[in-house]
Formats: sequence, structure tokens, C-alpha cells
Amino acid sequence: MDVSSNSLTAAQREAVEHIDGPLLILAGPGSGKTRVVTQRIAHLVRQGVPAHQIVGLTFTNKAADEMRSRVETLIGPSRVWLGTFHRFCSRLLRRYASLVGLDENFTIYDSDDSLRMLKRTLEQMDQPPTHFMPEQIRSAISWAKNNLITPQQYEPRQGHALGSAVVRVYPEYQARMRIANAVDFDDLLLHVGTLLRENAELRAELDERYRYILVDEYQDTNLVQYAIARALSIDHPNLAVTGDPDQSIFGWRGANISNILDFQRDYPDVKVVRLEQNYRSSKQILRVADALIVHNQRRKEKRLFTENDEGSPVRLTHYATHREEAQRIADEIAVEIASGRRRPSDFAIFYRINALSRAFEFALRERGIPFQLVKGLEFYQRKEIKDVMSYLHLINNPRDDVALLRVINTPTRGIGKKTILGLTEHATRYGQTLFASAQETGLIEALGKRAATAVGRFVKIVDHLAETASAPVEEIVGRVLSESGYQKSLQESGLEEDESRLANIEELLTVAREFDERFGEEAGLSAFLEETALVNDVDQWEEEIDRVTLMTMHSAKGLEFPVVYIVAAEEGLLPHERSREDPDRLEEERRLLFVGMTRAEEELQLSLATQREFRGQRRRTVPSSFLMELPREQMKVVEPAADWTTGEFEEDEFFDGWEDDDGFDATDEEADENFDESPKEFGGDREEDAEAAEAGRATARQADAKSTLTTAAQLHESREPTAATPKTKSAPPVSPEEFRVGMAVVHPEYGLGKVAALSGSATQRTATVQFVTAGERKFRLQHSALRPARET
DNA sequence: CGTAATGAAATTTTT
DNA sequence: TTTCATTACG
Repeated sequence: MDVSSNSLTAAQREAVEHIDGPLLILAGPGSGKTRVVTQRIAHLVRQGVPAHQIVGLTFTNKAADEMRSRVETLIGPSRVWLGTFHRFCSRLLRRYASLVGLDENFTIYDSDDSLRMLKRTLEQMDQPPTHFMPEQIRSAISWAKNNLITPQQYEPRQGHALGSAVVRVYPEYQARMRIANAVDFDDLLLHVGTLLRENAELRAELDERYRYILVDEYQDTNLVQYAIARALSIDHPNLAVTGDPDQSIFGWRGANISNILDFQRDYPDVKVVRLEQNYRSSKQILRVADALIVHNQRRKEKRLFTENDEGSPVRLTHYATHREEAQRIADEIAVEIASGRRRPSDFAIFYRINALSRAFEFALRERGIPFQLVKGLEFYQRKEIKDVMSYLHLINNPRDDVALLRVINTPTRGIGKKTILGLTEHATRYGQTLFASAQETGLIEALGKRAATAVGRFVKIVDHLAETASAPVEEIVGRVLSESGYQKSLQESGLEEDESRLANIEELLTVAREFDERFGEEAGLSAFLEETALVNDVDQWEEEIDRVTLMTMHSAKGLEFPVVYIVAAEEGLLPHERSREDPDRLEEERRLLFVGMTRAEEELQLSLATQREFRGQRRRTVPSSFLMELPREQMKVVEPAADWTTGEFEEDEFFDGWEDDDGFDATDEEADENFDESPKEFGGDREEDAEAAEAGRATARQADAKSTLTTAAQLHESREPTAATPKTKSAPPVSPEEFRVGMAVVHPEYGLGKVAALSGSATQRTATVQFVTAGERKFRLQHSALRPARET
């Protein structure tokens, strides 16, 4: 994007020069939004607005940093507050902690910690067998919090079984969190949200203090965030939000797309500015992305345009295997780099789920191409790091039960299940924390002498460590490592695994040192803990480093790259299978792909593989239904090379099971193994199993008709329409009930298509199918040869 | 009480 | 494939 140019379009200028009153900036991808926002901040300050009255709320720290540095280049260092919602709330909450029953040194639990807390709660509530998995309850609680519903307000939907479990667990969980002086991510927002709602005085005070609020990525805010922004903009309604409904991709986290769609209703005299010109992508890319997104129903009409070059066509490449996909893409990248046309950092590879990164890591590494993997769970989630961090948390907040449980016997000090149970019961009986109980082991009869001594030793270690709590962070970490015996136990174990753990711990020491240097030693332990609690994966991504970027499409939001590869555009993966039933979520998946595509500046390739190995299992794939919504005639479509079978998978190995014409020999064990969509997965009784098995075999046989044919679509393309499989071998009927709108289907004559609509019932049940190449057709399901295009 | 081994299950996206 | 949990054994 052109940052240096001082020229602004009329629309941009309008937004930049707006000062008082609500402002809605509808900004398409690559429309120079960040530039507009930062210029507006600069403009506000230049117009005499005190910098400390301006607050910019972003989604990631990365975005905040970016804005800060841009504002700085415009007006120099200032006291404008820029950061994430969570950080902002955390800051407020530290100051007003006592109002919600917390101490200012509260701990922020990550999702792992809060799940542990929840599990403990469930265990100790001797719940009537709620066979709900803690995960489900956790997400129900999270949902409530995101919607500003406190434990007291929570009301289960009538007859909703999960709800009635939640209605009991939620208050108990919350109470325990308070005892532990801890909050989870959602609490940061919830507590501030309720404070503002219930404390008019405080609300007015803060509204006064933060007069100019700016919310970025507004389409991804949830109800609490909305409520917070709103509460701070009542007396001083200078709320400016930017966003793009088409880029709303966090609905599963409670984000409410209505927040942006209804903004004009909430603030009637809002000024609306639309930024529709794209400065990022080529015309070709933009056109394809637009063709995709128009398939969404719930959206604000928007036409994107660009004055950029036409560019090269968007590619849609069909590989034989996931391996080949990775290898070929890596090859391309290698060639471009070797020729000097591109640098590694020009490239990005996006996928739907992190689990898909491996093949690409491997292929890039093989070629010596530097890359950076932006992935969750990387550093702060590792066991050894969490262990050490838990000591720090315990020092900072002795009430932190989750931390205590984590380290009380790490390294092992002879404190086992029984001892912990004794401590827990004692703590529960007196409504106190585990650490408090640990300090008075003498009073606990259930504990033997040996256990009591062991616990006493642990308490002593923590107490001693706590004395140095005000030292520089690096020093504290160092002491933890030595005094807890953690480091020693790793060194002595001799396990290879522990070698790398030691290395990671070294890394943590470095992080601590850098923190000390960056914020000065007086910043202290609590600041360090807060800092590390609120980082996220994308924050670790470094723009300057010259490496190929590997990340999920979610992480890619807000970034841009000259060349983008979007991989694994396959049914069940790109529209993720968990979104298939719900049309809203399917639209969200489409937006996700849209976001991914619009990250590309010059070149974009979408790809899929016919065969993909996932969770250690080979699977045949079905092309993403989104691919059928793209203007293929404007794109460069590449099908697998004819000789692909000589590649990664040995043909014999893979096709063994259905090689001979007679079909399937039930006694052939190998065949069974190769038969991924085994009868079991279809469920049902034996007869159905047999049918399903036959269906699978039939599809497999079709695929094998010519060994280069691997999908129904290809099957269709290279075959006479009338040359359908012989009747005797065609797939058995499938229940009309199995069909769903949006489902990918196969027809022996028309090939691959997607169910556009369903009507009628029973024998009248009719499907309207949009075929890739054969147009739209209707079928009476009862008699048709239409079949779901399942992975085979 | 601690460790090791075995077996089973589970796998989206993230502040 | 990886991770988790349970169990058996020392």
C-alpha cells in the first residue's frame, strides 16, 4: 500500500477530517484503512484533541503496533492509547479490581488454565452425571460471557440439557475464579462490561476520560465489546469504527456481524464513509474474490474496484496428492527465489487448519527455503514453559490454584494424588486456596507425616522465591529454575526430550531479559505476566524477516503478500465440515476464503489435492464447493499431470483393493485397509453397511476406470455422457434424507455438482443440482442416480 | 508414590 | 499423527 503519498481520495479525506460524532468507515480489503485511521488520529491531535483522550482498540497487538508506529511518524511520540480490547480491559480492571472482588494482581488464565479450573470445578461439584464434556460447558460459559451474561443472569433455554448444567456450573466456576484471584480471557471483557453497565458514576468518568474511541475490525466485535465501546461513547459520542462485513470471520467466538450491519441504527446521525477502492490486489484477483463473495446472502452490497494492473490470472491447480501439492508449490517458490524475481518474504501459504502445515514445512525445509510458521501452541503453551510460568504466577498471586497444582509436584517431590486430594478437601471445607491449605498442613489430619513434610518443603520454596518478586524478571526466572529444582531435574534425566526443554527454557530466559530491557526493570513481574498472557500467534509473526509465511487464513487477516497460495480447497476442510449444516457458518467460511484471497497483491493460486493424508490416514477428497462459485473461465485451471501415479503413492498400493474387475474381495485384508470410507462410518445396521460398502466400491471403481481419473468431475470430462457405469455396478440407492443443500454430489452422467435446493418429501423429494459443467438440473431423488460425493 | 507402557480418543478458527 | 488417560508394575 502506498503510505508515502500524501494524496487522499475524497472518501478518505472525509474520514480523516471527521472529528466529532459517530463515524462508520466501511472499508473493503486493501482500501487503505489503516492509513486513514492513523491519519485521522494525527489529524485529531493536530486539531487540539489531547492525545490521552484518544483510544484505539484493535484486534491484535500487531495491528496496534503498526498503528502506533505510523502515528508516530506523523506526529511523533504521543499519549494516544493503542492496543487490543483485552489489553485495554485488563488495564482498566487492574485499577478497579476491587469493585468486582479481585485483587489488582489477578492472574489471566489462558484457555488451557481455565479448562483445568473448570474440570476441577466439575469434579468437586459431584455433578449428577452430566455427560457433557467440559469443552462444551466451557464454550457455553464463554458464549454467555461474550454476550454480557453474568452467572446470576444466566437462564438456560427451556429443555436445553446443556443449559441446565451450565446454570449450576457457571456460578461455581466463577466463584472459584474469584477465590483464585483469576480471570479468563472472556472475563476481562465481561467484568469491564458489567462495571460500566452497573456503575453509572464510573461509566461517566471513563466516558469523560476516553473521549475519542476508535474500534478497528468492528465486524468482529461481540456483544460485550460493543457494550464497552458504546458505554464509553454516550456523553461523548465520538465513536469511530472501521470494518468490513465481508471479512467477519470470528462468529464462532461470539462476534456479531450485526454490530456493524446495525451501526447506523444505533447511531442515527452517524457519518458513513465507504472505502471501496482497492490499492492492494490486481484486477484479476479482485474479480475472482468478488465473484466468490457475492454468493453470500447476509451482506451489505459493495462494489470493489481497483486501478491496479490487470495482473496474471488466478490459478486453480489440482494436484494428485497433498505431497505433490507441497512439493510443487515449494518448487515454484524455489525457482522464483533462485531467479531473483522474488524474495522469500513475498510468499505466503494459507490453509484452513494448522494441522495442514506439516507437508509445506517439510517441502520448504527440504529445499532450504527459509520460512516462518505462525502457529498457536508454539511457545507459551509448551509444558516446560507453562511449568516455569506457573511458578511465576504463583509468586505473583499465591491464590492461583491452577498454577499451584501444576507445579506442586513438578519436579517430583513426593506429593501425589492422595496428598493433593487432602489439600483440596481442606481448602474446599474452609473456602480457601490451596496455597493457604498448604501452609497449614499441620491442621490437616488426612495427611501423613511424610506428605506434610513434602508439602512444607514446597511452601518454603515458593515463599523464598516470593521474596525476590520485585527483582528483574530474568533474575526471578533464573531463581525459579534453580531453586525449584526444575532445571536440575531436566539436566539429570538424560532424556532427549528434556534436552529440548532445556533449550526452550533458555529461550524463556531470553524473553525475560528482553522484557527487562524493553520496559525497564521496574516494570516488574506482574507486567511481564500480563504481557505474556495477552500475546497471540500473529504477534509473533515478523514482517521484516525474509521468509516464506505459513499461516491459517484466520491469522492472515489484515496482512498482505505479493504471492499467495491457498491450499487444500477441499470439501470438509475449506468449508470446514463443522460448518456444513449451518448456512450462516457456511457463509462465514466463504468470507474466510475471501479474506485469504484478498491478501494477495500480484499472484494468487488456489489448490487442492485428490488425495490427502490427514491424521495419518489417506483420504480421497472432494473439491470445495466454493470452487464452483469461481469464474473458472477467467482463471487458469490446471489439472493433475497425467503421470502422477508414478509419484508419491504407489498405484498398486493404493488401488490394490479394487484392482480386479470383479470388484471387492471381502477376504482381502489389504483391500479392507485401503478402503477408507469403511462401512462403519456410515453407521446403521448390517444391511445398510453392506449397501454403503457397495456404494463406496462403486465410486472407487469409477475412479479406477482410467487410472488418471481421480474425481467425479474429471470422470465426467473425459467420458461419453452416455457411457454410464453398467446398471449392475451402479451405486445402490441412497436415502433421499441424506441430501442437504450445499452438499457436493455426483451424477454418473453429469458429473460433479452441488445441491442448490431441495423440495418435496418422500417419493416426491426433488433436488435441484448445479453441476460444474452441465448446468442446473432437477432430480426426483427416489429414482435418480444422484449420490453424495463422499470422500472415497 | 512414581514411572512406564499400553490403549484409546480426538482432533477449527483465537483474544 | 499426536495427545491423553488409565493401568499395571516397581
